[in-house]
Formats: sequence, structure tokens, C-alpha cells
Amino acid sequence: MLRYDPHEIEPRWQAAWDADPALYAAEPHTSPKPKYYVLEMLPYPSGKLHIGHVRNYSIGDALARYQWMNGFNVLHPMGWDSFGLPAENAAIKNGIAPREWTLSNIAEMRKQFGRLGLGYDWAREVTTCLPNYYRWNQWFFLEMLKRDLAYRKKSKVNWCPNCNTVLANEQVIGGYCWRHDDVLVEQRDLTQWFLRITKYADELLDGLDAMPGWPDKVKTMQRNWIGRSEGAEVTFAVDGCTDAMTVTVFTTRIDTIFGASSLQLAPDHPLIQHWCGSDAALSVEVDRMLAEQKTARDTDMLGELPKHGIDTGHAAINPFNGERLPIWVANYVLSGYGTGAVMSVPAHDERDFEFATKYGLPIKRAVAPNLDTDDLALPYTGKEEAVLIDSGEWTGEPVLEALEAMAKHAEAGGFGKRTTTYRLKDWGVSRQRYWGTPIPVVYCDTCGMQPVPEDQLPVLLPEQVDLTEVDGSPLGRVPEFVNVKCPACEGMAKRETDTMDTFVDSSWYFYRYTDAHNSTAPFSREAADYWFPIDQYIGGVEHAILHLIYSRFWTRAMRDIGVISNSEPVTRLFTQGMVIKNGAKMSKSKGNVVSPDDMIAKYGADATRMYALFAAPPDRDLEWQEDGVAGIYRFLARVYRLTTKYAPSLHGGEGSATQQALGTEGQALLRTLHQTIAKITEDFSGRWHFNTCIPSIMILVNELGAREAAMDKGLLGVATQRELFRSLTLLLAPFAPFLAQELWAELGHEGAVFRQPWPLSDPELAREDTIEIPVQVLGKLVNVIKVAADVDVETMKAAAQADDKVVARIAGRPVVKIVAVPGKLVNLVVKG
RNA sequence: GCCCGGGUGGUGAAAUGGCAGACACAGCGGACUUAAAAUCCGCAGACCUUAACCGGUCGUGCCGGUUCGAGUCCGGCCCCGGGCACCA
Repeated sequence: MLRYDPHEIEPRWQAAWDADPALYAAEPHTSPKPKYYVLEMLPYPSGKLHIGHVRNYSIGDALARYQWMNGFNVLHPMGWDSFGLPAENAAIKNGIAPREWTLSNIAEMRKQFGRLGLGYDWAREVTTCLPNYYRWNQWFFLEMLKRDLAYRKKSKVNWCPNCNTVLANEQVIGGYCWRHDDVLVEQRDLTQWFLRITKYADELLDGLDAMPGWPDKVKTMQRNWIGRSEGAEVTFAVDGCTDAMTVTVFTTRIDTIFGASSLQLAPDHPLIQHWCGSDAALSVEVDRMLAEQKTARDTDMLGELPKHGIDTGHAAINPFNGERLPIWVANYVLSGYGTGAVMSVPAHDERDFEFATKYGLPIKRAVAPNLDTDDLALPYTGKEEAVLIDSGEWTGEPVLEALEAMAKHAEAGGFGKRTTTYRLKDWGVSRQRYWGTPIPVVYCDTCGMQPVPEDQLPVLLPEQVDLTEVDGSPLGRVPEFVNVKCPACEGMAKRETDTMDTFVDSSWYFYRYTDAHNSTAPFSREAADYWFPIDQYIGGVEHAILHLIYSRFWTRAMRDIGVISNSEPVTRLFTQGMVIKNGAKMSKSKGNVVSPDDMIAKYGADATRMYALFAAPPDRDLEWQEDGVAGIYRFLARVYRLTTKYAPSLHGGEGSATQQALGTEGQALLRTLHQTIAKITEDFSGRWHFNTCIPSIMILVNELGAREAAMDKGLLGVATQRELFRSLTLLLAPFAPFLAQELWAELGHEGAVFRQPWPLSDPELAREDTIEIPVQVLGKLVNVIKVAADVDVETMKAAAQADDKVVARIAGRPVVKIVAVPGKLVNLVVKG
């Protein structure tokens, strides 16, 4: 008898599949089949696959194979997010050029992908660090520049001292660098390139409402990140000021302006800084406050800072009633949000109330639930049911109407307007690093900033760059790169030496898969329109507000540039859970890292993949237990032993199982088979609970094993047995592709198993004749009785009441009610 | 503080208002074997009762509610994980 040996089976089929590039190839966009685009997030080519990758790709590969079997034209590509810092660090450490390091890692990882039996269309492979890809980053950048979606400005930016480069806001996690969770991010004033993602803030936010295929968690995170807040700006004149000095505040509650008792400005507000210039005492205190804010920000304690402030001695005039309001500096006002200045309304804002109480500032009511409320607990922040009080001509007006009317009034009077502010800021994309896409502009002393003409793309990254120095962009030290002719005047000019954030690469890579070899455009519109949007995208939740918001922005920008038709890139998003070990996230320092290579070496790729799907629902964290992988290995070995035992006698013949008289053994097995088919089919279309549909295959195999003696005696008949093993093999194909392929061949079939039609469940064969239903008395289980599957309610009730144990439990008490659910249960309600 | 998940045997988990613990891991017992491995068969929530069978009680983080019936629905808490947070 043959022994299951994945180390013989798997490399053999891997070699056969590698030799046939057409096997997993998507058909062109002219195919008559319905399309299905399934995609897993592309990896950074670190050189080694992580077990989390294995989980991610096992889910996607199972889905791709299932859809192939269902007759779809499947696009299932893979690529490499291959620019970025680790390549530079490796170069500094080991003296290998980033390009060599990256490309050899890619070669290594491609082998691992092959060993895992993942079915990708490698003809469409995308490698973001190669010129044929990044030239289109440059092309898009120039298109954005033309449309004012890319711009350059000097501003405060996040600086990671370890990466030696600027970071986008999305790459700062709680004050720390996303790559170094123990390195605090600094603020620096630098001139940088930005992409105008804020132009799409409303679209990106409102679009989420029309995305039922995305997890609520991700949508909520994006909503929070965009942070839209609708309100108004109101401009206050500074009292006694000759040069028409003003302060503009942002408020979401302009209706409470009659209750304002001061203005509070951030310590780094320009007006405060201006006054500091001539007021040494103020300057000292403001500097102290700034230092305090910085420390608090660095330790992520900004929210816990006790509120305090400084009276500047200046005052502003409330444009609604002419009142004189003192101007303070407050440590709870942030310069980065709104206008960096607020009107303080202690009666109707928690923070203002706390502040006013501390400094004895007046607390004036302007809003109440109704006009004659006397003892209102303050601060009162109600809105929906409230009306204005003590507010001049607005008194009595409902808050919701006043919000609009008062903003209009301010606008008409020229001292305010309705505005919306966002937490989202424009995306800073300049990086002071070597291993990224060169930003395609030059600076000329006479002509200023000039875009590189399109026919000169790509601006190639030079090789042989000294990466060891730490200050400034490495490209700045390559004279032959920096010094160029100005495209406008042909005079001497200098190239931009910063490179692009690597998140630019991943913002549109999935479009390139549709037309990966196009040398005249990023991709053809026909191909992109055919394949997009992506039907199913699978990846980790850690990209919820990085990649997943950038790529939604990029898609909209591409739509406006005119290269695609869709506004959203992804119809359904699935975020799989982490793989953990001993209850903790895997890390080298904890020494709990599971190596996919080790798992494959011990149990084979099929067992490793199948365990990743079996051990937990895919959206939850998965505790990796090696004994569990061994269990899956034993299961596959049992399938292999049983199937190969009978396979030689099952070759040929197409007789269907239903055409011959079935014994009870055969009938029972076919029933389980068709129930299993139904279960797996249903799970693929909805819940993706592979952790329950793989057990349904195990149950089928356990039943087959239990009837081995009957099969040995030939009691099942060849046709029935053929259908059983044939279908079992097909059901395994999405989960254990190597074994399924091997058994497919053993059963005497030609071709790729995952190109066979997915089996159909026959409801007649799946139907049970008799079922067991629980009988309860007062909701407590008393017995389980056997009845015909199609039994009617009256018969069920009668059978339940006739049962000995039930009679004993009732003990003569009157039955007042019988609840009978057909096919489910009987519950007898008795009195006393 | 606010918004999402989650809390069920020794472990991973299952159960979309209807038999709590499918399936698997680990464990225990048995068969096979000189022996071990592998394989196969069986037992397996806790407690009480019994020589054993039989039988019974309790049990899904806690407290209450709705229902003939609640792990599941509702209200109020506790704990764990994640996200956001002086956002005006």
C-alpha cells in the first residue's frame, strides 16, 4: 500500500505546474466568461515568507481555485512591493546594492510561493522597483502636478530620526514611527511634495456609505481618520488695534456665540507669536506651554494635560453683539486643527467649562431645552431639542436652525462663513532616501521648478550610490544625477533628490496587473475597465488607514486624469486575523516565530495551508499549534490511503451513481457527500468559515473509512464509489491542491483538477429519511425521538406525547400547550 | 472618555432563538507488534448517586429581563484585544 508522501508528490506537481505558464493565466478581457478578480495584498520582499503570509495567500488561493472550478475568468496575480528602507539598511550592513538584495529576495520568495502551490498568473508579475513600473509613478505624479493635485510647500513635517526621512501622518502611530514602535517622531520644518488627498475628503468619506462589502471596522477607522467636522469660522476684530488685526475661530456651535466669554488661542498661533515679540513675560510663559505640549505629545499624554492658560491682556470684539472678550492662550487648543483658535463658551462645552471655572471667567447661558429653564445643569451640550436663549434677535430659535441662519448672517456681514474641517491632511510623499521612485522635477535658477518632460521618463535611479552618510538625500551626492539641463531654457539645473513614499507604489499596483507589459501607458483602459473593481481583496487590517485610504484616493485621481472609469478600487474587502503563538504576536524577541519552511519540511504545503484555514475563522486571530498541523497531515494521509486503495478499480466509466440500485451503505455515503458539497458551496459564497467546512470533509472521510469493509466486499458498486472519490477529490482541490491533483490523476483523469467543474449538490440525494428531534418538557430536554424527515406537526406531537420518558416526566400534570417546530423539536408546557 | 471585536471543556473551536461542546489537538484505555513508531477501535464538560449499569443536578464572564425555549435577543455591569481621542 502506498504511503502519503507530500515531499514526493508536491515537488513533482510543482515542477509540472511551473512548466505550464498557461495553467493559472487569466484570459484576456475579451473572454466571454464572467470575470473574477481575487487579490491578496502584495508582500514586501524581505526574503522570507512569514506564516501570516501563508494564511493570507491560502485564503485567496482557495477562493481563486473555487472560482476557476465555477467557470469564471479568474485574475489572480502577485507582485512585489519592492522599494523601501530595509533594502537600504541591508545595503549599509552587508554591502550589497539594494537592487541586488531586493531581486535575489524576490527570486527566493518566488520559490517559496511555488513550493506552497499558490496559483498565480506570473506573466503579470509586478515589481515596483523596476523602471518599467516606477516610470508610471512618475507619469502619474506629473499628471497630478498638471492638475494641482501635487504641490510643494514648506511646513512642519514628521521626521523619524531612525529612518532619516520624513513620514506621512498616516505613518505616525501614536507619536511613534510605523517602522520603529520605540522611536519618537520629531517635527521639522521642511519643503516637501504633497498630494492633495484632502480634495477628495468628502468623496472618500461619503463613498464608504456605499461599500457594503467592506468590514465596518475598516470603514469606521477611515471615517475617524478623515474626521469631517462641519461648522463655521467667525472672525473677531482685535480691540484697540490700529492695523485691523483679527482672530478667526472655528466652531461647530456658532449658535452658542452669545455665551462666549473669551477667545482661546494655541500657544503657537501666529498672533500670539506676534505679541510675544514685544512682550518678554508673555513669551516666557508661552514657550513654557509649548515645551509642555511637546513633552505631552511625545509621551502620548496630550489628553491628560491639566488645562491652563495665560491672559494676554488683549481683547476681541464679538461681531454678533459687540461684547469685549479677553484673549487667552490655552494649552488645550491645538494649532494643527481648525484655525488654532476657539471661542470659549463655558456654559455649553465641557472643556471651556472646566477652564472658566478654574479662572473665574463668566459662564453665560445661550442655549436651553426651552425658554423658561431656570435650573439648568451646566455645561449643557444638548442640541437636537434645544433653543437659543439670551441671544438677541435669535432668542427662541431652535439650535438646528440657528446653526445655519447665524452662519449665513456672519457670511453676509463679512465676518464668517460655513466651513468644514478635516482631520485628514494632505499626503506628504517626499522621502529623503535612495531606494524609491525619483520625483521627476528639476529646479532651474531662471525658470524655477520644471517638470521632467514625459518623453524623458523614466528618471532612472542611479546605481552605485553611497548610502553610508546620514544627512540629506543620498541622491544629492550623485553629481551626474543631480546636474541636468533645464527642460525649458537648457541652462544648468538641479534635479529633485527626494524619492517618493513607497505607499505611492502600492496605491495603484493592482491596475498594472491588468496589463503588466504595457510600455506606452500604465495600463490599457479596456483591460482595467474589464477587471475593475477588484471582486475580492484580502489582507491584514493594519493597512486600514494607510494603503487602503491612499489607494482609494489614487483611484479617484486616476479617474479624474481620465485613465479609468471606476471610483472605488475594491468591491469586497476581507481582513484576515493575525497568526499568533502562545497567545502573543510572533516576534523574534519573544522567540515564538513559526517558519513556513519548517512546517512544509515536516508536513508538506497542503497540510500547512489547510491548517491555516482550519484552525480558526479567517477573520479572527489564529493560534498556531504545530500538533494541529500534524493532525491535518494525518487526515490527508487517510484520504490518500483510502483513495489510492480503490482508485485503480475506478478508472474509466461514466455511469452515474443514481442509475444503479443503491444499498443502504451507498445511500448513506452519498447523502453525506451531497450534504458536504452543499455546505462547502454555501460557505464559499458567504461566510468563509473554512474552519467548519473542512470538518465537513473530515466527516465524509470518516464515514468512508467506517465503510471500508463494505467497499472491500463491493457492496457499494463501482459507479457509487467512483462518484464518492471523484467528488471528494474535487472538494479538496481548493484547500489541498497538490494532493487533489495527485488523486485526480490516480483516479485516471487528465488535466488540472481545479479546472474541473465544481460538483453540484443533489437535494434528493442529500435528503434525510428519518431525523432525530429533541422533546422538551418546560424547555428541558427529556428525550430524542426518531421521526420521518417529512413528518407533519400533529404526528410529531403525538409521537412526543407517546414517549415513555416524556410520560414519566409529565407525571400526570395537564399539558397546557405544545410547541412543535417541524423538523426541529417538540416542547410540552405542563401546569403545576 | 467614545467606537468596534471578543469572553464557551485541558487546547483551537462549533452551534445564524430549538439536543451546548461538531471537527481537530492534547489525554486516557484497548487492538496490532518481541518492542516502539505508524495505523485502527473506544472513552472523554463538571458534580452527585451507584459495585456497575441506570438515574439526577449544574454548566457558555457577572446581574436582571423577554420567550414555551437564550451561548444566541434586550437592559445594566466586569475583563481582554484593537481603533480614535483636549478635534473646538
